[in-house]
Amino acid sequence: MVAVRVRFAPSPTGFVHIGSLRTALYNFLFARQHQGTFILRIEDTDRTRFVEGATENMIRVLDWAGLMPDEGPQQGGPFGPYFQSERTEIYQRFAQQLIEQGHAYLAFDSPAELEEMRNGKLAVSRISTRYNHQIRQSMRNSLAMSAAEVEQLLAAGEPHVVRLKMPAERVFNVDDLVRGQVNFDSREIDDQILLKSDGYPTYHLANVVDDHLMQISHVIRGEEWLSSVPKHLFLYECFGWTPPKMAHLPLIFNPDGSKMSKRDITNLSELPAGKVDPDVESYIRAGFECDAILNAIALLGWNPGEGDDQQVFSLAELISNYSLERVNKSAAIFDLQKLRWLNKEQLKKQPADVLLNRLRPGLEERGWNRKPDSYCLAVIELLQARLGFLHDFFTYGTYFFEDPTEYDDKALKKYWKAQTTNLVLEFVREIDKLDRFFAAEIEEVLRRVAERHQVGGGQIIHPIRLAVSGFSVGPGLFELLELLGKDTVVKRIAKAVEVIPALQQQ
RNA sequence: GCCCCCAUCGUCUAGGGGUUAGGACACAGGAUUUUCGAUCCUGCAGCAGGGGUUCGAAUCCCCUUGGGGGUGCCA
Repeated sequence: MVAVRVRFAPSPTGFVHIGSLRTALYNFLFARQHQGTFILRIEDTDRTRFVEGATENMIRVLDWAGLMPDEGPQQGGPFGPYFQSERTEIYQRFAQQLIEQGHAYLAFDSPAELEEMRNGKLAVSRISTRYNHQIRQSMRNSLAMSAAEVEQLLAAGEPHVVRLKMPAERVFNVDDLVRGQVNFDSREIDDQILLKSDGYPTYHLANVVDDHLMQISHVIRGEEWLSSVPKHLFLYECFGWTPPKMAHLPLIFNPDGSKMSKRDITNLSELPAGKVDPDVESYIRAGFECDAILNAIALLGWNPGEGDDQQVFSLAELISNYSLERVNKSAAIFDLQKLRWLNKEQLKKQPADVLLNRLRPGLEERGWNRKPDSYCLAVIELLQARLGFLHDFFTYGTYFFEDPTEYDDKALKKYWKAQTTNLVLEFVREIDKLDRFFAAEIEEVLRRVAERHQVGGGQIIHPIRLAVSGFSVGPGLFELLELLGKDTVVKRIAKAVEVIPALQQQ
C-alpha cells in the first residue's frame, strides 16, 4: 500500500477563508487517520496578488487550530522548497519537456488579441471563445507560425507563454472519491497556459508537477477545482506519471446561498442579512473556541454516519471518526447558530482548572486575582454551563469579584415590591446569625422567613439575587450566596435596601 | 451561451427499493412552586416538480426547474 501523503496548498492572498480551513482540516484528518504525512505548500505563483504577511497569517491560523503540517515552509522536509515561487526552474524544466514532446507550444498573443478572440471578432471564434484546437491555428503561436517567425520573435524578446496542447477528441475520466465517476470531453477544454510570460507557472502546471514530485497520494481540495481535473489528468499523462487519487469537497456558502465574501463584512456582530464572515480570524477574535470552529466546519460536509448522532467532537475524536467516504456531495451553508451552540458545548467539556489558566490574564488585569484559585475555580464551576464564550466570564461573573454598582432595570421593577424590603431585611438578620454559611442552611432560613410571611420563596429569592448580583439571572441562589460568603452578602443586601427603593422612585 | 457538480425539515444531516422519513441547531410550548442566557421534556417543520421502471420509489432512470462551480498570463 502506498503511503498517504496529502497537501494543503493555499494561495497566500490575504485572510484565511473558513472553507480553506476546512480543506486543511479534512486533509489533516485524513493524514492522521492513515498515519500519513500532512504537507503545507504555498502556492504563491501569482505575483500580482502577493499580499505581505499572508503566509504568516496562514501558518498562524493552522498553528492555532492545531493542524500542524509535517512538512512545510516552517518545518522543511525532503521535498522542499515548499514555496512555489522558489521552484520556478523546476516548472520551466518540465514545461520545456512538454514543448519538446509536442504537448505544449509557445504563444505570443497579446492580452488585447486574446480579448478580441473572446469577443468573437475573429471569424473562427464564432465556433468557440476558447483558445483551443479549433482556434489555435489562427492565433500567434508556434503551431501556427513558421519556425523562423518564432525564432525571430524570440530573438526580439517578444513576451510569450507556454500553452498545453489539449487533444481534440478525448474523454478524460476521473473516479473522484466523493463524487464518483466524472467525465470530461477534451473539446470543451482550452489550451491552458502553463507558463506565464513572467516565467512563473500557472496553478495547473505547478500543481501537477509538485503533487508528483512531493509524492502526493490524495488530492483533497474544493469543488472549484473539479473543472480543471481534465487538464491535470492530461498533464500527468504527458509526463507519464500516475495521477493521485482525487476528492473534491463541496463548497461552503452564506446563509442566503451566496459566496462567502470578505467584502460583505465589517463586523461579526453586525452581519448583513444572509451573510457570514469568511475570515477565520474574525471568529478567533470573537472568542470562539478552536475546537468549536473545527467541530463546526468538520460537520459541514461530513457526518459520522448511520446510527451515530454525535455532534460534539474534539480534534482527537474527529481523527478517529472521520472518513473521506462519508463526505457528502452537496454544498453546505455556514450556520453561525450551530457554531455558537458548539462553542458552549466545547466550553462545558473543559476542566475548570484549564479554564482558570486561560482566564488568568483577564483576572489579573481586573485585579480579580486577589481571590484564591479555589474561589475562582468555584466561580467557574458555577458559571461554566452558562458561558457562550469564555470571555463571558468577565461579564456574567463580575459580582463574584466586585460589588454590583447597578441593578437590572427590568428585574428591579418585576421583583422589588412594596413588602420586599422588609422580607429581605428579615432574611439578612437571620442569615447573619448563621454559624455555618452553606447553601443548605441558607435555604432553610429563607424558606422559614417565607413561610412566616405566607409568601413563596421566589418573593425573597429574586430580590436577593438582584441585591447581591445586580442581575436577574445566574446560578442557583444558595450556592451563589455560599460562595460569596456571609459578610459580602450581608453588606450587599444592606446597600441594596438603601439604594433600590430610591432607584424605583425615579 | 457552453461544460461540470449538486438537490431530504429554515440550517447541518441520517436513510440509498417496503421506515409512523431518524437526529442535531434554530424556533415554539412545558417542567424545574429559584431566575435563565442553565437543565430536562414535548412540539413545529422536509424527500423541488413531472414522467418512467417496479407489486411497491425519498431511494433507480430520464426530463424540467432551482442552486453552485468552471469557462483568466487567479488560485
